Amino acid sequence: MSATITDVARAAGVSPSTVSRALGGGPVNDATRATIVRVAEELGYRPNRAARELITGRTGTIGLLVPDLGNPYFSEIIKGASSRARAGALPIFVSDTDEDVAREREAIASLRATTDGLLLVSPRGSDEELAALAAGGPTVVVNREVPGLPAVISDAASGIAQALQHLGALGHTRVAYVTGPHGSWSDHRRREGLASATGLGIEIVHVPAATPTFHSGVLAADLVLTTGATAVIAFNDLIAIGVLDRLAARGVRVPHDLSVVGHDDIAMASMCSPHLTTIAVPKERMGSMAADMLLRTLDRRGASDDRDPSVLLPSTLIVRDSTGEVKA
Amino acid sequence: MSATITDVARAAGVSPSTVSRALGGGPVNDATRATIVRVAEELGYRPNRAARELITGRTGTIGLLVPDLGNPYFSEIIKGASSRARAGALPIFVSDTDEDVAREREAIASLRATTDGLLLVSPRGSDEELAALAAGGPTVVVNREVPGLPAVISDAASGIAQALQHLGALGHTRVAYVTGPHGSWSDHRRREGLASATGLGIEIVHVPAATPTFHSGVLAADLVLTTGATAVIAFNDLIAIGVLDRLAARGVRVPHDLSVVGHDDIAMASMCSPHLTTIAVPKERMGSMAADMLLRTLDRRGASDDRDPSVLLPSTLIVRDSTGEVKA
DNA sequence: GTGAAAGCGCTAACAA
DNA sequence: TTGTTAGCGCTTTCAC
Repeated sequence: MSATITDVARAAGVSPSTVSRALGGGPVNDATRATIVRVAEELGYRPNRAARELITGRTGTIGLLVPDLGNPYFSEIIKGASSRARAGALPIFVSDTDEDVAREREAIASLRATTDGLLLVSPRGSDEELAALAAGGPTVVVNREVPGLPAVISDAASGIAQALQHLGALGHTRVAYVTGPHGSWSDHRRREGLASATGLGIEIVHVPAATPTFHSGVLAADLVLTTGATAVIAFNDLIAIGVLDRLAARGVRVPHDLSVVGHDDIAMASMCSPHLTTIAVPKERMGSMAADMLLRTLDRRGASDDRDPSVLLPSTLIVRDSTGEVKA
Repeated sequence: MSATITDVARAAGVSPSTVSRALGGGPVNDATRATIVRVAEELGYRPNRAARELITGRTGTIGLLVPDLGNPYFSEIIKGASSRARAGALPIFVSDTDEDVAREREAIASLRATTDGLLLVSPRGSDEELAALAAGGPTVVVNREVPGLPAVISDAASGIAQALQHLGALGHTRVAYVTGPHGSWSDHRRREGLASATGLGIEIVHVPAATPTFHSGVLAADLVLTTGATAVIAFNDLIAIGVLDRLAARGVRVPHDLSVVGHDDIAMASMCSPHLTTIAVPKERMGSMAADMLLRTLDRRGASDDRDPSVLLPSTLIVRDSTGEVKA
């Protein structure tokens, strides 16, 4: 067994409470503190988390829930959140929901028990349900807005507007939008962006995709070809890459015959062929910012109840090789 | 505050210890147990983890350390491990090391404190260092063997042999191997596999890659073209996809002019163009098997000390569109 | 089969 | 500034 606070106290010739104060930054004589710190070091003292948690009621960890750990989009958010959490010396619990609402509920409940606060990425549940689940403790939502909860989102409307302007400048007048999953908050926002970008003389046709995956993109590609659109904007890069794949198989040249725009700028977007023009969102920054908001909430727990406002991060169109001038 | 064991005891008219026994599977009168279970349910009783950990010394969680959360190869291992851990009702802590040895040490130490056992994926440290770190508690290593530790690895030699046979059958006699990072255990194994696959009349030339990434693959592609090889086997799919990208840029047709084989079969391998022939390893199964071994170790903690033997999982060549007959 | 009592390691009043 | 006391919620002897 490793050294306990009592061991340190005995070795330093003081009481356990003095050790606790010395190490915890309480009011202690400087000389005493120096001795205690040294002795603790020598003994290799590590405070027992469980004991501390039992009394303080705080676990000293935060939780992060994403729909799918395998999705590179979420990986980057995770990286951002982890590095921020690490900076705050808080271990972070990462879990995924398999894109499933029931698992989401379950995972939130389980994470609550082991953490002081939660980062919820792209949650699937309804606003009401989430509000209820969030009541269990400090919560920050990423990639979605839920009334009453602090959130970090990207500026979908601006990203979409940039893409449409880009396509407009290239002469496109009929653009297909391959949608996200039914009920997706992000998809809703992007549709709004599409609808509000008028005055460019671009007509939008919608093509459904059931899941935000490569396979849905493959499926969608054939549908897109029936619409007469000369360009496609996909809900995300994975779908766009699926579209690319199917187009290549059918002999449709990109961008010569059809332009393709993705969304998110995952790493794969610059590895596929042709390299994908896409609306980049600052994924890592979203993660770190969300973690930051959560940590700040925890710090002032109970102090003031001024909520963090939601944060809107900019989207940027990255032009690569999958978009080009419309051909006669 | 949620209900405590004392609340349940009072409500059920028994002592706390009886509640503890009833819920923990101890010897209790059936009727008593039934009442207690019902009351606990009604009160929404959730045992306090910290209190339990304080007395039992077990955290009820396991840890998983990977080099890079953003690497899809590791994502799948994580998925396998998580689902196994979930089945055992153990939360799992996932963390990454940024491919950095110092961070690895640090992360292991930090995870040790909060978990009952660790899953180490592709650790970078030396055998001695790992053995020392592993001494801190139950440990299972994935993707590498460390003397004295249970491990889960894939059958590199067999995978390489299959690839070489495949290429041989297509008429290739000079094959370039794009290596993994210096000091990588997996890379070492694959080189051994390459060296031992004699009798096929295939000559191997080595082309170095500093990191297992797309960019290293791009870099390596030009080198490969100087070797006179008609086929490439890459350390992993990411490198192979980098090679593909650079070859396309240089107008080298795959597989017409050059065949390319990857390793791992990450999702991206069937999304790139052309679809990548690759040596598939059962990533998810490796993760779940490793978690399984760890959980079993925890269960019999102290009981018998018969160690789990290491497990070797099969590799399988998946032939797609990036390999073809050698052209005159 | 059940209860009483002790204590895991720590922190937080409260005294001194 | 420091020590004493009490107790967080639970499991686990040890009696009964």
